[in-house]
Amino acid sequence: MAYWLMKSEPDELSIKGLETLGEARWDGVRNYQARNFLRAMAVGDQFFFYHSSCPEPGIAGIGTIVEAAYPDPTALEPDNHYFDAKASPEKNPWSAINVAHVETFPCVLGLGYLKQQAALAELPLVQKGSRLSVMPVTAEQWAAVLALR
DNA sequence: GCCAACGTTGGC
DNA sequence: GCCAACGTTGGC
Repeated sequence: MAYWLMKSEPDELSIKGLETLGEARWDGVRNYQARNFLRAMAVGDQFFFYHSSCPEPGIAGIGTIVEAAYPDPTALEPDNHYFDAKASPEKNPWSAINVAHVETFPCVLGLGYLKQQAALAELPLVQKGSRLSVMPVTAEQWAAVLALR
């Protein structure tokens, strides 16, 4: 089993929203590096749910992958925010996965707090200029974050 | 709203 | 293949 971190704007989907839904499609990833990580995910993998572009950016909980990567339908919907004119049913470069809620942390682990953790120094999330929205997390980093809950 | 940093586009 | 211009991300 592998560990990941994925960013979501809480206005679109928050950890509470996922908790309410139980399961959700994770779509709209439009970056090749992030997409490649999506495709590397296996059912049963777990991920930290990070809230971005919001008043309190940080890790808000844990989710798990319940369906591995498949073509992202939002790329084919003209009215969708994530529509991609270059995608077609035959050739859709983008991927989506299905996820389920696992745990909502009592408090959000803020970005500033995460940056103070020596054990997380190698995590792309805390590195200057990093905009990657889907990234791998090592077992050591995973344990270090769990200890902060 | 600002702006640093990054990714993508497109002319050459 | 280079690189300038542009668009996007995302914290503050």
